[in-house]
Amino acid sequence: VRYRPNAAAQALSKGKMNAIGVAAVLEGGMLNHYFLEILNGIVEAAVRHDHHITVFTMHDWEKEASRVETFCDGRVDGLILAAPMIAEVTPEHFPGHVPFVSLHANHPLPGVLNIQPDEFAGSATMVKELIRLCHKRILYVAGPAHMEGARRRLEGYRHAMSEEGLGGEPDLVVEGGFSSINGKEAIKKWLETHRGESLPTAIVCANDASAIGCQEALAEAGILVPDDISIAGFDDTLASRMTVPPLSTVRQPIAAMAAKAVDLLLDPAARETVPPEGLIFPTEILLRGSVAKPRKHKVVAGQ
Amino acid sequence: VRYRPNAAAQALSKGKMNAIGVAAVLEGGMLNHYFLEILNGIVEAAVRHDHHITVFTMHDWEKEASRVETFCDGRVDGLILAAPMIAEVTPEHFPGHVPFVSLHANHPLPGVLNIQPDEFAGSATMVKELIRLCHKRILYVAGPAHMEGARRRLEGYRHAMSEEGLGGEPDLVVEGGFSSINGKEAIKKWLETHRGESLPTAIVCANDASAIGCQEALAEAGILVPDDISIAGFDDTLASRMTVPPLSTVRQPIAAMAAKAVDLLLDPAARETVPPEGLIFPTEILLRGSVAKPRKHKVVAGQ
DNA sequence: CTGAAAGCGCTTACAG
DNA sequence: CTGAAAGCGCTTACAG
Repeated sequence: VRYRPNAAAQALSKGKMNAIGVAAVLEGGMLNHYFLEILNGIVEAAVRHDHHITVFTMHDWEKEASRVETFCDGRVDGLILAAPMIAEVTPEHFPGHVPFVSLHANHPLPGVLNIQPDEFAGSATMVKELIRLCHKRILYVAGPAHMEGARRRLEGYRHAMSEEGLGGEPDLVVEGGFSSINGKEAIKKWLETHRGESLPTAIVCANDASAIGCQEALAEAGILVPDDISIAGFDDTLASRMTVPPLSTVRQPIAAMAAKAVDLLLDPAARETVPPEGLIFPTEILLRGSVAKPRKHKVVAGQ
Repeated sequence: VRYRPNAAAQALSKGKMNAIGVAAVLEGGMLNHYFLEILNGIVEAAVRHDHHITVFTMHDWEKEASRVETFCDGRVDGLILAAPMIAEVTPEHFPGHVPFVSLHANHPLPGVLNIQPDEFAGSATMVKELIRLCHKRILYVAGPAHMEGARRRLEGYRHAMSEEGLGGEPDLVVEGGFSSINGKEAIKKWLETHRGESLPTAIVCANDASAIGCQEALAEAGILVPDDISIAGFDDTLASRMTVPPLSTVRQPIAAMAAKAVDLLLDPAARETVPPEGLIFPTEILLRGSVAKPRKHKVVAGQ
């Protein structure tokens, strides 16, 4: 039988575990696709640094923030927070002896480096692309109002519209959410309250899941994508490539962001060179089958 | 500053880490949805046992099987293998000092307890449901021939068909694969080689991704689901609920399977009571919008 | 260059 | 019942 060095003993002796932790909040008790892609990127980067990954999950950030401290009991050399962090966090939750990096934090955390995509620009650019294709009436299905990221996406839409002189029209921004149910309900409600009026030529949603829900609602109402209406999401999740037609969306460079998070975590010197407000990564517009030039004016069917 | 017990020291002293490992092979370099759901189930169960989860990934089972040994260096108290295990594995890769459980292994591993869904029965039951709805000509798009699971699904179809006296007809089983491209190509090819002949009334695919590819090919050919043809997948991935119409599929009790894997890993006594061939969990048929009674006979369009 | 010793931070069996 | 010691399995600084 071969000799097999014991990891716990090595860790104790060397003072490092060669492992990094990833803490996520489960929304609705489930890990989501966005987290899956982040995890994938982190794992890839960690393997390059010869580090293992330990996954910590929380159900409710407000109630369990104190658990973060227990993750820092020496079993990881650093922690990536891949959680929206809806609640404000007090620094006491973050022990000083472990490096932290947050990925796409909702609120910037005191003393924690944050990495996020440029949601404002991504959203604004998508809207401008649609306008370039001659869309003028563009409905926006917003995300959860209490989330910073959703707010930035909405602001991107508003900015692009008003810059092109298309703002103004009421009822062109509706409340939605980040789930497909939210998107579906939002569209069904809009269609009900706007019977006999003309349909917008495009819909932009705060994320892919919401856009997929919209597509469902449109399909049920007999409205064809992209013939009657164009639709776009945000995130480029795997699901966006699996709808028919495939969903146009805004891609975040998740692998690059995750790799950077790992690099910063493992190299204290690199952390010094990052501005305190964190790193913002550019996004990329992906136009797919769900977007076309507006073809015909369509009126919302009556009862 | 508070006292914070060091996990490495505790582990060294007590001889256990309070952590379990999950090893997965990345297909195409990416964690997939199926793995996400498994991971989610494992995390839930592990939290109940107050254990953490460490994720190990491999790109190629054949080349990296030896790495399994390095996962067993004392950093985990047990290892769940969530990998298809395409290659035959020799027992030397599995150190005796760490408990193993495999989830849905392609080949049973010597001395490793395996947990899997009843793919044969799931597939057979779905086919019988279609037959009950008066479908008689049911096309089967098979998965990768070298995978045990795909073979069992195909056998389930064959068994159900022949039991209902519907076997016989040639060209009703086509080669496919587990990706949406595979499904799409399979259908396009079938349609091309069967011009002018009558369309089957239903298609059963080896998994959801393949079925989604089929739906795309059908949509491009102007064949309506479920009006012209019904279609069913297998796995109940998130994507299956996001197609239009939503895909009928066979659900595996992934959370229950993952929980059982964790329980067995952590309780040696429980392991003794399991038969050496492992545990087989029942599946559930989900009939959604993609399946209907056959309505009209449709002929494959010519050139 | 080699080998014995100290120390990492805990837990637990043992002596007082 | 309390407190000092041994031991978990490594690494590394130090003595020979």
